[in-house]
Amino acid sequence: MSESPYKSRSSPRKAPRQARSLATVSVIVEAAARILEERGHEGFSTNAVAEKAGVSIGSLYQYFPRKDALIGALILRQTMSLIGDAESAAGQQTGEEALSALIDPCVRQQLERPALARLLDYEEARLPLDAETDRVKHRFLELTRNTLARPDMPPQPDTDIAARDVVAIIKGMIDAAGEHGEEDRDGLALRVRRAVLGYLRASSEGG
Amino acid sequence: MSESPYKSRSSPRKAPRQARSLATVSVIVEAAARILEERGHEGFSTNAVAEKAGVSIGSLYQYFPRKDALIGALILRQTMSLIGDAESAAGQQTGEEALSALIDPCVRQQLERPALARLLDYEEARLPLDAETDRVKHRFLELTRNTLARPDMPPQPDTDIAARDVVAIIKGMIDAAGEHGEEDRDGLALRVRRAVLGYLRASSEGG
Amino acid sequence: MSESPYKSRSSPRKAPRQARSLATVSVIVEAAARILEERGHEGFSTNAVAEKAGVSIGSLYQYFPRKDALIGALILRQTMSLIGDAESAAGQQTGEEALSALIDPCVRQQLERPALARLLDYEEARLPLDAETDRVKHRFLELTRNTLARPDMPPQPDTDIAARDVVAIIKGMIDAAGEHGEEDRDGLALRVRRAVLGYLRASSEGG
Amino acid sequence: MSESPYKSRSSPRKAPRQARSLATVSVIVEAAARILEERGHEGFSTNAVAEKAGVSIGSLYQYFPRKDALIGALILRQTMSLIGDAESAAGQQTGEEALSALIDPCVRQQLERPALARLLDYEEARLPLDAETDRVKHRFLELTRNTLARPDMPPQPDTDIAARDVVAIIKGMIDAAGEHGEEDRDGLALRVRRAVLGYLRASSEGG
DNA sequence: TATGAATGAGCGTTCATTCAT
DNA sequence: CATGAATGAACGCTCATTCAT
Repeated sequence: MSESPYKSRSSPRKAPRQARSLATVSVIVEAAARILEERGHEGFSTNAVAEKAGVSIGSLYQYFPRKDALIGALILRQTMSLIGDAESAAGQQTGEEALSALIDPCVRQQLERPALARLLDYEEARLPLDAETDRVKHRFLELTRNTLARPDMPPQPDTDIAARDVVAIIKGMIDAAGEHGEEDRDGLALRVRRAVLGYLRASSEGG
Repeated sequence: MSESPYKSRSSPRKAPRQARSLATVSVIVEAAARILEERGHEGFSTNAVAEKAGVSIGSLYQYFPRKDALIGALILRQTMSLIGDAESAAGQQTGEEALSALIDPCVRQQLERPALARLLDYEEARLPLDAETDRVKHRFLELTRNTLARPDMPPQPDTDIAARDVVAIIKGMIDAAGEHGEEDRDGLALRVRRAVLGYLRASSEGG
Repeated sequence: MSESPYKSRSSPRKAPRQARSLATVSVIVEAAARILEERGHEGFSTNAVAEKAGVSIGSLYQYFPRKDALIGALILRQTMSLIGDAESAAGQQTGEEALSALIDPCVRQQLERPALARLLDYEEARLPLDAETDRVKHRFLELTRNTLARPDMPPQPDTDIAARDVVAIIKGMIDAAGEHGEEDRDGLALRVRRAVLGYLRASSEGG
Repeated sequence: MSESPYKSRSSPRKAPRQARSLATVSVIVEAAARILEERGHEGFSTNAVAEKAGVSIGSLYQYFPRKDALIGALILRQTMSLIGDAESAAGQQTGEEALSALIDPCVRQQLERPALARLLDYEEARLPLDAETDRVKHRFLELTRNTLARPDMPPQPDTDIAARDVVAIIKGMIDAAGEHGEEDRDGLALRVRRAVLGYLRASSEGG
């Protein structure tokens, strides 16, 4: 019955074919980010985003078939940016350096746009994610697992659980820092490393 | 004709004076909790709450002058319930036992109604809180600080920061557990204890 | 999962409990009729109806949960008015008088508000009808069948088909009359009677 | 700078001069027919038609300056096809054969694409028609009048009224048949003939 | 006090139409 | 001629809130 195969609910409606379109998409996504930061979930309306982006509401809907698709694109953008940096973890010499390579991008992204990070966190839990976004998020977990499995890291009874806990600790700490308006990236990164390593050691000893 | 002094934006419009009123308020708050759990933020409307509570929308507005006041009351209820349990930390023999007395109620509340806990977390960040709620939340931080300051706990360079970090770690881990549908309270509580103690030790050593 | 049993798609959302409500419903339905007449299908918007009725758009939606429900109510109103008059067919002495008792109300209703009648005709075909409306419409067919089955009427090979054809002839002729702006009710009624009787005789002879 | 004379509102913007254009117009009109059949009035959008026709929306607007022009062209196409067949009525030997030559094409067209026929019927009443379409429609009435005026047909007191009534009867009966999903063309044609002849006889006798 | 009818700003979304490329 | 990105008026509809009863 359907005329065209369905795409995932949060993916753009059409692949932009012209340079102009690409620019428009980009402008809209950034406008969405700003509206979310400035007005929160309640003030996040498609009309507000279109206005801030300087495009008509019709244009917005040419690229994002539903309001949620906007958020989906934003999540994808942020997650990919995170992963782009975190990939360097794999190439680090020591386990601790690899851990830093995971933590530092999280800290950076959180402290750069704390309100945005927090709101997207909430949306990620609410929305059915893109296949693409899902893949990228799993990649982060995989990088974490690989890091924990290094020979110079405290051996874990269950790497999967440990990886999830580590991600949860990182997320919890940087979220709280963002809420408190913390700005000292190095200090925060240091404390997160301590928490993660402390957890790994304690978990390794079974204490 | 005289104006009564304004209360904080999220507090109930009137203090219920009669038993019947108290019961009504209670019913409404629980209805709000259920709507939030069952339909999420999007489905949370004052009309839906009133219907679920079995009162008219007019009555709801007698006790909660704004939609946000409903959420405020819900947050207060949950936070007070948490604190009620956590107060026992002060009376524990050892630091570790005190830590458990803080962590266990958090785990319990999260795993009992994970969806509710997560949504209220988001609201807490968004809403200007009650003076009362603020007080109760600070009390939890104080209990944490006191616990960290016990002589049998690893001494911290900055107790305030450590307390905030500990709370962040707890929150991050139980939130993630709630999202993953974890149900093993004891296992979760154990891992949270390890993370917190690991952090405290690492932080103490300055490592 | 669902909180309340679904009603038919075109039925009012709530049964009006107060006198005021009843009046409001009535006013809205008549406003819908007028908008349909004056602006046709294209100009028939819920906002236009609300404005013409002198109520807010919110009130309209309290009684009619969907745009289509408005049309459904209108169809029901017109059909019931028709049936109310046509019921007298059953009590007529002769078959021809009974036929007149069926045809005359159709002619009257069509020439009174020809544009409305035509548009509702179209809507009836498009919309899934109320159970109630369906019942009323079948009643008209039944009255027709009973009339054709009278002993002083030309006997038909298939009463069901004959009844449907008779209704189709009536509808076709009064629609055309409405479109042509015809105003002579008696002349039209006479011609419709001729057509119906002519058909019945020809069909009876098998000619 | 000189203004070209306006054409009727529903006529194509330009007369296609080349074979390719003609083919494009044809493809678009048929696409319009299919969209109308498959999705009804509500789903009938210019973008949908363009997509189904495999042309860009811009091209569609080159040939049809307004949405209504599309419908106008469709009506003209169907009406001309009808007339093409009905012209043979003039050459029939007997009046009854001539009547069949009028009725049969109507039955055929209705039962071939009943949904389309019904929707176009509605549009014909709504739209200001082409001069061309008007001419073709009057030709059908003229053919009918000529047939009724044949010496072997029952003489009518008013040929114009009789012709209009006959057309109305035909339309009413085939519309109803289309709605009921009737598929027996011969049976339907027979019943329509009976109705028309029955009417003519009754009208002739003044009964 | 309790009720629920009434309000209306504002939301998400569509689609006829234009025009730069 | 053809394309399709862009426009924006206008639609259907929701829901927080008020107030006459």
